[in-house]
Amino acid sequence: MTAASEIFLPVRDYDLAATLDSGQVFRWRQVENSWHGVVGGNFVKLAQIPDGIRAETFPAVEKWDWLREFLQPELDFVAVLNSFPDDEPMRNAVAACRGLRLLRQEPWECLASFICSSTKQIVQIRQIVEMLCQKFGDPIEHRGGPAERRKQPRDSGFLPKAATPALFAFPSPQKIAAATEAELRECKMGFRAPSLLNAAREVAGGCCDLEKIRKMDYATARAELMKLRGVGEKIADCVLLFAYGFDGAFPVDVWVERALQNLYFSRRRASEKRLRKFAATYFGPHAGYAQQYLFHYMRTKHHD
DNA sequence: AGCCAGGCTTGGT
DNA sequence: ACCAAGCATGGC
Repeated sequence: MTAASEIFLPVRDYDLAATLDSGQVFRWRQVENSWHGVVGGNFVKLAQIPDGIRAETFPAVEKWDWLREFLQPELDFVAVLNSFPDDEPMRNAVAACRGLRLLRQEPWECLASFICSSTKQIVQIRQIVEMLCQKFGDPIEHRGGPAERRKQPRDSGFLPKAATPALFAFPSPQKIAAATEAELRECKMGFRAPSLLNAAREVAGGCCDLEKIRKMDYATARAELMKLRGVGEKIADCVLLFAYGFDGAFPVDVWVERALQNLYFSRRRASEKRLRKFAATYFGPHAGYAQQYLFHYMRTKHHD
């Protein structure tokens, strides 16, 4: 039962590194030529190979539907690219990183992570989420041996970072609901702690049904998520896009706002409201995908 | 409407 | 080395 299992997913135009490091997910780490992470309670290693992705799990699994759901390799990616507006900024953004994809995450992990994300930079979100998993997550069987819970959330300096892959599942709503605000604050999430605690209680108690949201239309689903403390328009849109696959969701953070301002309204300053209205119609049915390209382009290549 | 909420990173000295 | 400013979102 402790052996590994392996699968090859044939897919083109899939840049694993860009995708796993683009601020959608916060637990993936690059180890040499592969990426280590946890999906659906499974420890998994992913590697980019010429015509696809190679995946390994420890211990072995028999079914891979959970991984296909997460990676979405069967998406008609070219159709998505073709749906983008044919203008210079979009062409540049796509050329800068063709193969950047949207993942399909588990709703609770995505919601909880993005509640912790407000006014944080990606490095800090990673730290918070990792501490949360170490403190509250169930250990994941890993290379045949049981995981050991480290005493300190931060690296002590003894263990080289490369030797400490993700060993804990993302904690369930029930587990977080049973925590105290003070315990959550130990994960350095500051004022987001009461919001996370509230969300965990709403979900664990059934008042917020994350599965029901799948069947709602975009506007209803968005309003439902925004009932939660600490979830405004931006975080709701992130969850709708990254966990539920609402491709029309277009999260506007300061990076995207700057991208829209600089790339599409460079001649005169546009109000935030005007930028949102523009974005809501201009980018088409896969606006969320377009947003991810603009976001990545602004953060990596485009400087002025 | 404008300020506040942590903590880490960046920039200036 | 130090301290200030910046980051970036939602609630009141």
